[in-house]
Amino acid sequence: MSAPERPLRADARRNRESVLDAAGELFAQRGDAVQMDEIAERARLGVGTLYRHFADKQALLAAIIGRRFEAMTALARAADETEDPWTAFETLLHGYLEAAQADAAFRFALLGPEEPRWSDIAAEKTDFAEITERVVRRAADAGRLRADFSAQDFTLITRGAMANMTGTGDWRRYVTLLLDGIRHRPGS
Amino acid sequence: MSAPERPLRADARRNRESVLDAAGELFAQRGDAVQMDEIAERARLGVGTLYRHFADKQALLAAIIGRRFEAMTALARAADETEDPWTAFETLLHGYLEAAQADAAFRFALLGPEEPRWSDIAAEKTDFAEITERVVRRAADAGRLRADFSAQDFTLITRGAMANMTGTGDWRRYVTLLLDGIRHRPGS
DNA sequence: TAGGAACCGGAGTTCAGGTTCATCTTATGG
DNA sequence: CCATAAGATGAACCTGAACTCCGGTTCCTA
Repeated sequence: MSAPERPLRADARRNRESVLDAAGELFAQRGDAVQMDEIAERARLGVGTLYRHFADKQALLAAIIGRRFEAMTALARAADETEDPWTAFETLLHGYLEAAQADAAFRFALLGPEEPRWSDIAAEKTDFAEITERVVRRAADAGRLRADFSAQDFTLITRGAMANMTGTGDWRRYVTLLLDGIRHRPGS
Repeated sequence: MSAPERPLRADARRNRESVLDAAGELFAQRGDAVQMDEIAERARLGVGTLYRHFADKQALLAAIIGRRFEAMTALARAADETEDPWTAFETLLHGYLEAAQADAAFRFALLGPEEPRWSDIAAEKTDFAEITERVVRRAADAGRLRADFSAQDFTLITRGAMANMTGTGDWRRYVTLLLDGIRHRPGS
């Protein structure tokens, strides 16, 4: 399958890192609206160098989003290690949203019309889905989440929150509403 | 201020309508990704004619979104005429979302990063905000919505639902979760 | 029903931004 | 320390899509 794969030359490895760092920061701030030239400039490299390491803009973006999904997976794994099921769920939910808040590229990717491409890529490379599934199930089984709550519902509410991160909306308030429900119940 | 404003020539008026219809339909399907040439073709007109009636693509899009906001306002007004406060609220919420579901341009506009430009335009030209405010307040005062529910919360949940209309998410399920809350309450 | 203002059409222009490639530079193994 | 393959560079190129422009057409009024 794969060729002998001689390791990258030292400068190449360094430059690759620079590109990833620069792109990560810029994409996080402004999504895919950033231009390749900007990334090159911030990385103090020529555009050509970006293209030596990544086939095109999409590939670079994919690398960045992949990174984020890895971080999310670590987060989920950590949450899953919490013993209390509800705390585990809340930790995951808040950690996920906090991270999403800091990363516009991630949000746009998951909210944009090209989904579900990204989730599929994430599923191939990480266990995020499985771990989330487990965390959700634990909370539901423990009777702390409505019994029919599923991992898909996690995606649903997560998308909703992210949609309220651009502009003036207060997404924390939104999460509160979701957790409690907006309809008044005389009992309880 | 305004010039004598001779009325449009018959063909011009007709063509303007064609443009609006074509653009409305295409924008609704695919958001602002549609090209001016496509709109012209569907309207059976030259591109030049589009530009005679609308300064640029943004202006055309604004006209379309304005139309939608007018429809939304009519909807809100109708809901406000329902006597039961909860029914009024539900009618507005579902009507709004059903309409949003059918109009990608509207969704993208409200979810995109250029918000709150659109809401401001809407506020200038329609009473949507005021009427919604009233409907929400009525439901809250009647004790059918959590007491601290505000018109901003309407925007919040509405955005969340629209974010789940692209792709595979089931936004009706999402609304259910919001209305009921996802946390299990032993009491009630 | 003629004159002319208003309007239309769509090939061509412009421009922004992604991508290439001929040439120069540098790391590395011997 | 050299030879050389790997890597870097950025001006030039290409593409696609918004927009312009002017010769031809149509409506309207007197």
